[in-house]
Order: sequence, then C-alpha cells, then structure tokens
Amino acid sequence: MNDNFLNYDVSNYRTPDGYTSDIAVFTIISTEVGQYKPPEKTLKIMLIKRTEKTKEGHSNLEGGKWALPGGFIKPEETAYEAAVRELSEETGITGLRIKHFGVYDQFGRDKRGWIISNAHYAIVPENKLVKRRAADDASEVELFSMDEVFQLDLAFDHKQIIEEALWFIKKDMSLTTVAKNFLPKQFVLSELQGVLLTVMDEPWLKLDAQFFRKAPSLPFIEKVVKDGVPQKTNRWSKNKAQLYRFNDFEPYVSIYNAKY
Amino acid sequence: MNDNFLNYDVSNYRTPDGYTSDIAVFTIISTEVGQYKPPEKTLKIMLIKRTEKTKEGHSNLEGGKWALPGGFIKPEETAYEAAVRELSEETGITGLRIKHFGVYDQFGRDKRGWIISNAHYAIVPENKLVKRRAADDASEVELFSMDEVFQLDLAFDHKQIIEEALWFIKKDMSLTTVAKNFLPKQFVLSELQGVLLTVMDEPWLKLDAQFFRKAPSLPFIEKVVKDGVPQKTNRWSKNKAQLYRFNDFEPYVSIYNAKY
DNA sequence: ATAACAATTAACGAATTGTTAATTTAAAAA
DNA sequence: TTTTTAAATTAACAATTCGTTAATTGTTAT
Repeated sequence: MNDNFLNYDVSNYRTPDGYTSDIAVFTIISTEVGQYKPPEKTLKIMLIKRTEKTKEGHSNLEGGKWALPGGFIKPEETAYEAAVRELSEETGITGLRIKHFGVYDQFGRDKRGWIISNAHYAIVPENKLVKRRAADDASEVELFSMDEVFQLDLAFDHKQIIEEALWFIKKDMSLTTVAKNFLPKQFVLSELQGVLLTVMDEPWLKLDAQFFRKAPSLPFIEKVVKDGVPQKTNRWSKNKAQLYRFNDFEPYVSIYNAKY
Repeated sequence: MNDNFLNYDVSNYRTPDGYTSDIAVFTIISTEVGQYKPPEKTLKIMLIKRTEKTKEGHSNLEGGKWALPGGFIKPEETAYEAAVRELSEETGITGLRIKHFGVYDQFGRDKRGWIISNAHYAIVPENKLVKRRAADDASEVELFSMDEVFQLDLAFDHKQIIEEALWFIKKDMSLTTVAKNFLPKQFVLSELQGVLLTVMDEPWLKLDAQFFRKAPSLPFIEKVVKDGVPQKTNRWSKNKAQLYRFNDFEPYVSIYNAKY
C-alpha cells in the first residue's frame, strides 16, 4: 500500500467502521413419517445465540438474541473467504457451496457504527450438521424452521437478511442444480421431489403422476447403472426404486422459450 | 453510534480504507443497416477516462486508463444509493434500473489500501444517453462494444468486474423482463428479437420462423390495441408490423419443467 | 404491372403434456 | 400360503405445443 496515495485521495472520505460477513446456513432435515414412506423434509436455518457478555466481561451488543453466524473480515481475506472460515470455525463444516447474495450497508443497522455486512448462504446436507458445535462468541447453536425463525427476536437486521436469503435459495433451487447439495450422491426421485417441495411450490411438482413421468428424462440427472444393471434401493419403499445421480449437465432456461 | 461499543468491540479489528460503488452502464445502440430493415443492435458499455491529475494537481492513481464510473460511498448512504447518485452526477441520467451484482474486496485490488467495491449495473435506453456528460473526475465518457472493451487497458480490476457484469446481464435478460429497459414503450417483435440477440444466442431466437410464431403468445407482452384496433407501425419495414408492450406479468421458470 | 421483401397465417407431422389406468414388487396382514 | 397394501413404474391417449415449410398479405421499388 502506498501512503502517498492514501494521503490525498482516500483520507478525504470517512471510512467504514467495520466489514463483516454473515452466513445463512440452510439444511433440510428429514423426519420419519412411517415405515416404507419417504420421510418428510423441512427446510431449517442454523442460528447462534449471542452471549450476554463478551469475553472481556462487557455486556454484548444484541446479546441473548439469535443471530446468523458471522464476524469481522480480516484485511487479508475477502468476504467470501471470511464466510468459509467462519462457517468452519463455528460449525466445523468445510467444503460446502457458499454463495454471496447481498450487501447490508444501511447506516444505523449496527449501533457500533458504519458497519457493512456481506451476506452469504450455505447449503449443508443434514448428515454434516451432526457434528456442529458452538464457537467462542456463540453460546448456543440451533436449527429453526422458517416458521419458527420469523417468530424470534433476531439480532441486528438479520430478519431481513434471512428473508432475502430464503428468496435467493428458492431462486437457486429453481434455476440451478443446488438441490444436489441437499441430497446424498445417489438418491431416489421421491427424495428429489421432497427436497424441491421444501422451497418450491409449483403444482406439477406435487402431482406425483406428472413429476414421476417427467423427472426420469431431466438432462441433469441420470440413472445409476452398474455393469449394465440399474441400481435400485428400497430405502423408502417396499418396491425397489431406481437410484439417480446428478451429472455435469448445466441446465439453461429462459423466459422466452419456457412453458406457461 | 455508541462509543462505548466501539471501544472494545470494533477497534480490535482493522477497518477498511474505503468503500466504493462502481456502475457498469449498458446500453444497446442501433445502427441503420438499410432502409426498411430493422437496425442492427449492439451492446455497449459506458466507461470514463480517468484524469492524469487530480483536482489538487497530484498524479491520479490509474490516471489515463478507462474505468467504470463510480466513487466513494458516503456513510449516510448505501452502496445502492451511491450508485444512483454517481450515475446521475456523471451522466445526468436518473430513474433507471440499477442492480447490485458483486463485491470486489480482494486486498491489493486498489493500491490506496483495503478498498471494498460494490458493483452495480444499469441499463439505459439508447436515447437517454445522448445527453451524457463527463463529470468532475472524468475527462472523457465513451461507449465501447464488448469486443472493444476487452482490448483496453482498464483501471483496477475493472476488466474482471465488466466480465462478471456481462454474465449477469445475460442471465437477467434470460430470466427477467429487463429487455424492456432497452426498448421503447411500444415495440415490434423484430426489435425485441434484436435486443435479445445482443446478449443471448439461443438458436431458436435466430430462427425467425420459430421466434415469430412463439413470441406473440408470450404472457408478459401484449399487443397494443386502441379502440379495438390493433396498433401497427411501419417503422422498420414496408409491411406494417404489430406493436407490442410489456405487461405486468412476472414470468417464473424452473429447470425442472423446462424444455431441453 | 410485377418483383422484392418483411410480416403474418396456415398447415402438418413430431414431440411433449396432463391425466387416468394398469402393472409390478415386496413387505405385512390374514 | 394367500391376500392386502402402497409405492414405483409403465401404458395409453387425447390435447397441446413444437419445429418446419409453405402460402398470403401489404407495401415499396423497378
């Protein structure tokens, strides 16, 4: 960095008091609804409870409220890298799809000053969340359904951030193959349908007859075949069902040639 | 703002040296290609040439290079508001669709220090750009085609920003009705096709037979009818063509019920 | 007149959709 | 063992939409 430049150019402007990264961690949890039935799936978000006191013993800003995991960004890292780091620090989870979706920079959103937050969302398969653990400045970690989360008194502007994260994840689910991040490598059509229905509510998805007729020919999934034998499972049903996996096909859609 | 909080919480962290907003202003210019022919349309981006010297007479960082319009954000405004303000200051244009699309916060991207930039793009109809003017810290304003812009030696990481802006605008054009921001209120199908082709290259769009058969039934456009009489124009052709306008329908598409 | 040409309509086989019904399969109940 | 049950899968079919080629219309230029 060149102090020469800093002197006359930057110092004319007030600089932000902080730069933070928040992460909305989504998962879909399955609840058994009966034997030989596909389990019911619900979208949940992971929040941490802010401690009442800081490590130094001062009363913590927005202490006691539920908040998105996150924290201050270090100058040598980007907001994205900070999101990856913090998610790992606070939950022990690595190697996930993390995506930036918004900037929250309204003055006054954080009493500590002019604090800019970059918001990200992450999608975690259920099984990875078992080993989650609370971090230094979080006393508790918990999963909330979308119904529950909007009842809570959330810290800062996190309610708004979560609403927008939800909107983004719905959009992503409709337009990309993110659904694969909620599913095991090999899955059955009813599992895919269950995941999609947690965030989308297109009528044809709910109609089994339509979904099961069309889904097998979706270009971005394929039947799992081993030595010419289609692989099946009876994980969720008496009758064995075909296993599918996502392939590398990147679907592209446009409103100009869609069906309405 | 509460100094009590600032003391122990924020000051533990280094804060950014600056917070800026950049805007990629896109327009589509029409060039006459012959009488009674729809004009050819080309996507262009507006850049400003950075002055060699600052107002104070110092040599300007990245002076002489082409750059995206933009500047430092004031604490009382959001990055989005700054984008609106700067676009108005630097081009005199207001009332446009401006959208945030990315954060550029890699340390070292700006020699002046740890400077975070929020990037936005704007879509300007050709006719609004006529009254564009250079602003205080810009000596020149010019439009470049996508081919031209990537030949230039651009300031900072603006090449990357423009590449990503282009990607976003393509996506937006496919999934939303932004195309309307490039078109007059009332337009003809070939104009719509021309606009779409500047950024999309789906084969069926190029095939007139397919485009002109399907387009009239797109749910988000409608024929302009006055007193029961369909309105037509011979702006671009000998034979009068039906005028269309966008309506309020918000198209929704998904990869799970698209055609492939 | 008539040739040219974009816009528009017509026509038609092929493919896809929405829907209902039938079949398969294996566990559970009788 | 036989029957029942429920999900997965296939079959069937009319209605719709698609991709394509051909014909028609309206206006200008020759």
